[in-house]
Amino acid sequence: MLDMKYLRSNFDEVKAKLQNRGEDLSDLDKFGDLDAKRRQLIAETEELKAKRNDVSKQISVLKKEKKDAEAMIVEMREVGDKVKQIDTELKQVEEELETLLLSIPNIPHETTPIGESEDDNVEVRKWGETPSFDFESQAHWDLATNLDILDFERASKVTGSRFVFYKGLGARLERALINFMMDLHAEEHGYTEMLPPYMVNRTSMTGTGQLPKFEEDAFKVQDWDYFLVPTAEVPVTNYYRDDILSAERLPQKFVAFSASFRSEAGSAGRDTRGLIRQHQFNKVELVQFVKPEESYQVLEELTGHAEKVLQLLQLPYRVMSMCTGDLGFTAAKKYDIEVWMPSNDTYREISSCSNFEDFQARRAGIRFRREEKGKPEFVHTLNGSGLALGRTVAAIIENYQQADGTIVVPDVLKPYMGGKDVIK
RNA sequence: GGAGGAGUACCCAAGUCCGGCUGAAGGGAUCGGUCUUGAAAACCGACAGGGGCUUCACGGCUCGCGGGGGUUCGAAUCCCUCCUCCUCCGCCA
Repeated sequence: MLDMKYLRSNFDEVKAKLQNRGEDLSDLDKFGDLDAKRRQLIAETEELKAKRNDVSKQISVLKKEKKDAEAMIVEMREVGDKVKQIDTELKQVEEELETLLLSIPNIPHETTPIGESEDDNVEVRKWGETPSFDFESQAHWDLATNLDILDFERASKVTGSRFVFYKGLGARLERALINFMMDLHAEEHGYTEMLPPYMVNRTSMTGTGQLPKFEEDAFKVQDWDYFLVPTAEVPVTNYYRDDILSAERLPQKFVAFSASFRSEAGSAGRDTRGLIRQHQFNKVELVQFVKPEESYQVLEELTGHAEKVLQLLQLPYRVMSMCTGDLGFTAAKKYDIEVWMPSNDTYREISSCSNFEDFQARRAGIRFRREEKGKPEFVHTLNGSGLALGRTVAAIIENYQQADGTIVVPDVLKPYMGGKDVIK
């Protein structure tokens, strides 16, 4: 959510910046009228309330002295009716304004490249050497099915498409990765571990920006106003919803493991095979709450923390800076980390690291105080996958495959795999 | 699922039956001071915060006693509703 006062006094500038996102902004022009109407109604109702408060006090005195106050009571009755009428109108205007503000995306940062689509994303850096196989390489779903470590077919029977069973050393590999990543971020990068709820309420989903605009992307729980989390970002960021943190507690850094559930509405037919696009996948997520002046430095660090995972796993990747047209609703700046995926002969997104500035903090009411008596300010929130587990498993299977269809276990994972060095 | 109880400011806690100088007593904590070589103790003083509107500013006004509604000239106090927590019973990983 944008700052209303900022929007009011910098309307044209904001609109110009939002236009780079290529979204429909026709509603934005309603802001001026709604904002003016709101302030006018507030002035009217508060003036009447001040009068009512004042006269009610006089009535109290008269009553105590056993004097007649009937005329005043009658007059205040009318004032009360008027107040009620204006408040109703005000509430309606405020709801409209709220709806409007919740539907406006974040303002892109000045360093976010301007562009229309993913083709305009900018490569920031590249790491590692892409493997060249002296045999016919296979896709991870074929390798894994042959090794009987992933079972897509039975998952379709048991649940439906875009679900999977991990089995045997496949399950072990996923679990090894979870522990490896959690340990790395908790012990080396200074994050506090967290295991969040897998369902959240509507307020939380609105706080981080999944709602109200993108309800169709989420799984809704029948008969409850709860949603399956699309990412641990939602519960973990909302952990501090409506809180005021003291400055010395910042930054707050959390690494959370959770499953992530996505309806993938609108992706029908894309990545139908393998682990790339599932309705449910595991993810280790990094979340930070920081002072505004630090957030861009922290974005670089946090991205580095995610990259470190790939470096230790010896998986080739590149880092892309998302352009304004591919930024997502909530981010001001976003890096995608893309891992080399041999079956696609290209890099595929495995992590997304974003600085939301105060966009989520304002929606969710997450603030901090620089000094004990200081005015609360909004924190900046950031998060990034560190990493998405399913895609990491896919990348390991494909990049570490051997001619005989077995998979070499990356060195750093061996201790987590009970010393096994090959999946066969 | 059944039966009770409770949510008041950073914490504890009065007030709620009988609506009006309670925009919230009293403790504790915290901060400042006196005393002391220093500290503790004691004593003195400060201590609702937050949102909103308005103002160049000082300030003014408004909302606010778990959330939301209602009754009333006026509600922490009465009514409705939701949420959360606690106790007992049942069920259960």
